[in-house]
Amino acid sequence: MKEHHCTSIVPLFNHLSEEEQDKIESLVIHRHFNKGETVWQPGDDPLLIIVASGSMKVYMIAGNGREQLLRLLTPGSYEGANALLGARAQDLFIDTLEATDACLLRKSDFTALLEKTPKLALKLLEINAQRMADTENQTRFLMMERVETRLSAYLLSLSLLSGGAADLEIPMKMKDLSAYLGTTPETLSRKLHLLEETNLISRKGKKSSAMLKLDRGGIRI
Amino acid sequence: MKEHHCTSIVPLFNHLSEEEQDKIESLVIHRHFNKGETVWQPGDDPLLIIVASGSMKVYMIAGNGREQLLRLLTPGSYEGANALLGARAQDLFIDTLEATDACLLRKSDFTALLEKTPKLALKLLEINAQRMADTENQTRFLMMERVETRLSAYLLSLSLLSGGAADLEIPMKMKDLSAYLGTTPETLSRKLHLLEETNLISRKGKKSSAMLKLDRGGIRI
DNA sequence: CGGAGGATTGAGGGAAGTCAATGCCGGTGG
DNA sequence: CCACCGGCATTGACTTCCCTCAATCCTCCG
Repeated sequence: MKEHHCTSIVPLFNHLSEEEQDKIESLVIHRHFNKGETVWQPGDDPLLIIVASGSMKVYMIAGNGREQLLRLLTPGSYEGANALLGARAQDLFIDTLEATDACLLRKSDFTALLEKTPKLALKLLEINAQRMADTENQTRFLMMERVETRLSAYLLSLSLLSGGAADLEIPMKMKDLSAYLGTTPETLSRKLHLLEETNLISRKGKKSSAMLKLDRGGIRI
Repeated sequence: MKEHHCTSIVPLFNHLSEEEQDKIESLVIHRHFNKGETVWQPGDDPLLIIVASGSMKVYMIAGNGREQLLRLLTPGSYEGANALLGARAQDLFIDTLEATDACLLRKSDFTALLEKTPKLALKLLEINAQRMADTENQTRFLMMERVETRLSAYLLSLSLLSGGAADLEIPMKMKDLSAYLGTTPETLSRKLHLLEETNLISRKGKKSSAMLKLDRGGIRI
């Protein structure tokens, strides 16, 4: 079995010296998760979770039972630093979306690391600052705009992430996308249909995660 | 003129030694703002803004022109750390709500401080983690629940902040509260009226910031 | 081939936003 | 000191978006 080395792929760690990385690697617990497993839920011990391969979704559950998808974790991203730093419980759930390898770091090990490695604290601050800004933008966005606008912006950002490609594949199920956009599968379906009718996109109706194409040079929001 | 000493009232700094605090104090720019002034807006230089007395509102402006109030800054809270740490622009605006004294810290001074004071980085991480968790909770809340629920929860949290008091005063104009709750003044007005009709609250129709009372042992959400 | 979960489509209703008019308070200037 | 003005709050009527419920279709997989 090929060992995955989390430290080298995580922006949080990969700027450290090889020696330091080795030390972290020795503290880390490697685990494999199957598709659809719950990696973390409220009540579990605080844990730094680093995705080595595969993907996870981080979501909350609201009073009415609907889930709000907060973000996807792809290889190199992590979750749980906040809880490790003493933030109040957040009622977060983390599930895998596919077979996933992850590295886990215990709270005690993590805090010890932080105290011994000032560089790490600075890096973490930097990453957190960006994440904070993104979250705030997401908040504004979800709050203020209509579903259609949110969807368009999402597609556009997806396209930008892949270097402005016109063809793109939605990296999750429609059900999850609707949760991410703060709406329902039904509404999402309708809105996609609408964008299609307006010739703004065309869909290669594939399996679950649809392949689609931004027509006419993309989407205006 | 009485000098305000920001460092001693800010959780971010007040755990440091007196010597360290004095040093920070020497770097800080003290400024007074009048009511309704804009303290910071997109395009301005990154700045750490610490509120010594008075209050400010931090908000964003959405595509449709409506503003989303993100949080209020009261004495001891600060804003701008993210931008100082290199986070992408956020299109934040910061206005004073009343006459306000603030301490400003330049980006260069701030980063120098951070590098020289590891304790500070850790503290900042801790505070940021909590703030991050709060923001995430706010996201979920704004997204998922109805205006009436958001309002009730807000009133309840306000009451809890003042030690469970039944009488409370809303610390901002209705217009701002509606932006904070992600709705419009009209809807807010209607919802307050509704809570009143149900005998859940009673209002001492004061001036702008209303005084109100939670009846029947409070609000159920 | 059949089942299950996801996606789609349709019908209907409800929550909240918009537009517009009026009322209220507080501040300003004569 | 009082009258006027301006911003904010309130109320009403209407509209719109999107959620809910329910049925059907599709796709993947055993």
